[in-house]
Amino acid sequence: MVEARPRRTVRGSRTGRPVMALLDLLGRRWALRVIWELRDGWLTSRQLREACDDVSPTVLQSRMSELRAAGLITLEHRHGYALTPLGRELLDQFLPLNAFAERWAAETLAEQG
Amino acid sequence: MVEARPRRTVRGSRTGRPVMALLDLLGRRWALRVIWELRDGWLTSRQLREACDDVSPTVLQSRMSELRAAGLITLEHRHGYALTPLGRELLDQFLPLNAFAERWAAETLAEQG
DNA sequence: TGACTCCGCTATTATTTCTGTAGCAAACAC
DNA sequence: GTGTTTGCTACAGAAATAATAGCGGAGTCA
Repeated sequence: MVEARPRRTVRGSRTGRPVMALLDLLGRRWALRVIWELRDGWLTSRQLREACDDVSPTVLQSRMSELRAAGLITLEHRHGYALTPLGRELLDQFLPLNAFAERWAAETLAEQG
Repeated sequence: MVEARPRRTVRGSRTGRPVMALLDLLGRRWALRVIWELRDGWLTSRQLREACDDVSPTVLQSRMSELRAAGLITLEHRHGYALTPLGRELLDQFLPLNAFAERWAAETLAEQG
């Protein structure tokens, strides 16, 4: 597994600039979705798995490990997974994405049927 | 190749809700990065390839086809690729990500060495 | 105690995606 | 013509993901 940590050479960036490392981390399968699904609070690993359309536990565990190492997600006994304050800040930047997606859907379907 | 279009069952979403389709589309390798690299204007396919750390042309072409089908990116003869107005709106939501990435880098490195 | 349930997580194999390299046909310049 | 750049493709190997089954640990309750 490749960890994405800033200021190092990471997958997807020769420079290791923070934003490149972040784009790489968030560009892995289910990463954005996992953060999205944690928007309302704690979820156990199995609840999270179900929320993500029964994603394979292999990939889910990989993503959770990476996102935890990146300090965006936390895991607590008897509670499950949740966003850290930093992860919450990241999600807050993505929340308007929902409204955008609705407009995107309308325009795309209008043009392409 | 799987197209990501809203209100259909797409890869990564059984419901086909627009935001899920969008998260799936943006969660594919190099998708976020490509949009990011087009922030300053037109780039030819080879300039774009170079900007993305010499990404394999196979994947790049896949992403460009998908993003064009999604109406986020356009291709014009003798100019190359650029964001559509809709794609520009999407990027504008991601631009603050740069500042966030810098803080993320600082905090992550401070905690984990 | 022992059976039960749910937790986070792992093993294994098959499939899909991505990488890396080379090269194509078309359009333009000289 | 020769040369260059364009978007794009073929191919084989490497890596990531999917799908299914199941593990040990911790809690609950009889």
